[in-house]
Amino acid sequence: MNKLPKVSEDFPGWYQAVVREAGLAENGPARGSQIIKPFGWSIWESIWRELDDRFKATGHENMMFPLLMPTKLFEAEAQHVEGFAPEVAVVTHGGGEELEEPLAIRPTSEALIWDAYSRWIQSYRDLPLLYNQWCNVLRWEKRSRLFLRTSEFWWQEGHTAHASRQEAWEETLRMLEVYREVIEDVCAIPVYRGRKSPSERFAGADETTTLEGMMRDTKALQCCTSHFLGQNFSKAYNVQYLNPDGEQEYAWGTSWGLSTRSVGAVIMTHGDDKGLRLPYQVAPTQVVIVPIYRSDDERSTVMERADNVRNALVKDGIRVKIDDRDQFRPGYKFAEWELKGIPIRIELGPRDVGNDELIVADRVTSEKSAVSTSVAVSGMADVLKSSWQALYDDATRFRDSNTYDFSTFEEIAEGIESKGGFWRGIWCGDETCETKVTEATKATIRTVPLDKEDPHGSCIVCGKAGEETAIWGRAY
RNA sequence: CGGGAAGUAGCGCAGUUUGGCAGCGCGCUGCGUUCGGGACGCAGAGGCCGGGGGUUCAAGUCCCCCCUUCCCGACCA
Repeated sequence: MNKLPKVSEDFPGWYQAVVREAGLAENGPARGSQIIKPFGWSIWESIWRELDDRFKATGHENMMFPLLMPTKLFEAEAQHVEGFAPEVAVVTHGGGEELEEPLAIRPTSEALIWDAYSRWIQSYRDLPLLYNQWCNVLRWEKRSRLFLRTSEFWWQEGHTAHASRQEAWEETLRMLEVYREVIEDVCAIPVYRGRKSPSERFAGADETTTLEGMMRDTKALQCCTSHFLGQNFSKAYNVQYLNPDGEQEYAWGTSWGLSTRSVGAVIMTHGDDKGLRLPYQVAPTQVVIVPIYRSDDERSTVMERADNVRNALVKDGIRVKIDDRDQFRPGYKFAEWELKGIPIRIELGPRDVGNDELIVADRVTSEKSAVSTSVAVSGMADVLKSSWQALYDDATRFRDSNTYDFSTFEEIAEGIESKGGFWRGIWCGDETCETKVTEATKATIRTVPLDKEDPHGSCIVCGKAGEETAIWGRAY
C-alpha cells in the first residue's frame, strides 16, 4: 500500500489514490469507462438494497427495458433531445453491416418507457404506473472521474405515470424523501433538499428536485434527482387515458434516479487522511477481527476465541471478517482496514483471551478501548450506530461551518474564491442574475427551497424584490 | 473539444537531453526469522518501454499518426 496524499493538500489526488488503494474501482480500457471492483460494488449493492426495499414499500415494481432504441424514438421530446443529444452514443453497425436504422444507447430511458406507456395506459384504471429499473446507461462525457462521472454508470431509474398533477407532484416528493432517507439516514451524508433553478433542470422536466451534499473539499455534489415531468412526455409519446367522465387526458409523469455516483459521495463526504470511513450500513465488512499471536499455541487459542466472537456477532446480523492472513503483521492490517474504512476493528491477542476482553477500535473516532467480551459482543450493534452518528455529526459540522449567509454580490464573489463552501442568499428568480453570479464565481445555484417562501429581502444581484433563497456553490 | 502534463514490471518512478545490454523502490513467489500500529534476511519471478507507421547498422530514446489517463477550462439529467 502506498501513502495517500492529504485531504487538505491534494483532494483530487487523495480521491484517486483512495479509490485505487482501497480496491474500489479502476478505469476500463475504453475512454471514460470504469471497472467497479468487488469492494466498491458491495457498497453500491448495499445502497441498492436500501433503496429497493423502500421502493417496494412505497408500491413500486421493478422491470427491465432494453439498452438500445431507434434514434427516432429518442427524438420525440424536443427539450429532452436538446439536452441529451450531445451525450448519446449511437450504434451504426451490427452483424458486420451498416444498420438501416441507427440505434441509440440509452442515456436514460424516458423515451423507451413512455413509448411503452402509450400502449400500456388506456384508462384511468390503469393508473398509477409505479415502475423502476436497475440498469446501466451510457453518456458520452467529455471528462470522466471514477464514480462521479463516467460514460457508463449504474443506477436505478423510476418512471411513474399518474392521473393528476397533484398525484405526480406528491410522487416526486415521496421519492425525494426516500432518497433523503438513504443518503442521510444510511449514508450519513447531510444534504440540502430543494428544487433546481430552471436552468439546471432535467431536460424535459417541469421541475427537478434534488439533494445536495458537501464534499470534503467544500464542493457540492448532487446526490440524486427526482423529476416532475408534467405532461411533457405523455404529450410527446401520446400517452392518453380515458377518465371516468369519458374524456381523453394526458398522463402526468415523474422520473427519479440515483446512481453509483453515490459511492463517490460516501467516499468524498467521510474520507480522511487515513482513507475511507464507511457508514456501517454500506460497509462490506462492518467488524473486522485482527487476531494477534506468536506461537502455534497462541494462534489456536486466539483463533478459537475469534471464531466464537464472529459467530456471536453474525447471529446478530453483523457482517464480520476475521483477517487470518499470515503474511501480514497486525500493524499492517490495522492500516489496511482503516484505509478501507471498516467501522469497527477488534484486536484480539493472547492477553485479551486471558482477560476475557476485546480491544475495540472505532474507525471514525479513532478511539480504542478494552471491553469485556460479552459486553463487546452484545453491545456491537449500538457501537456501530454510534459510529454512524459520529460520522453524520462530523459531516454536518463540516457542512454547516462551510455554509455562509450573504447579502451582497461582492461578498459571494470574494467569499467563494477564498473560502469555497455553500453560500445562501436571496434571489429574484431571474436567470440573468443567476448567470451573472455563475460567470463571476463558477458557482451555480445548487437548490432553492421546495416550497417557495418569501425571503423578505431583495435580490443580491439586481436589488429587486427577492423570490426565494438560493444556495450557491461550486459543484462536481 | 481547447490549454497543460503524462503513459517504461501490479503500484510509484529513473533512463529519452547526446540512439548502443531494460533499471530502482515498494509489492509479488519460495525458505527462514518475526508478529500488540505499515517487520527483516537470503534466493527468485515478473517487460511488445500505450498502439501503429517511419528514419537508422541499431529506437524506450528521433519523426508522423492514433489511443488512454491526470490537472485547468468548455460541456454535463
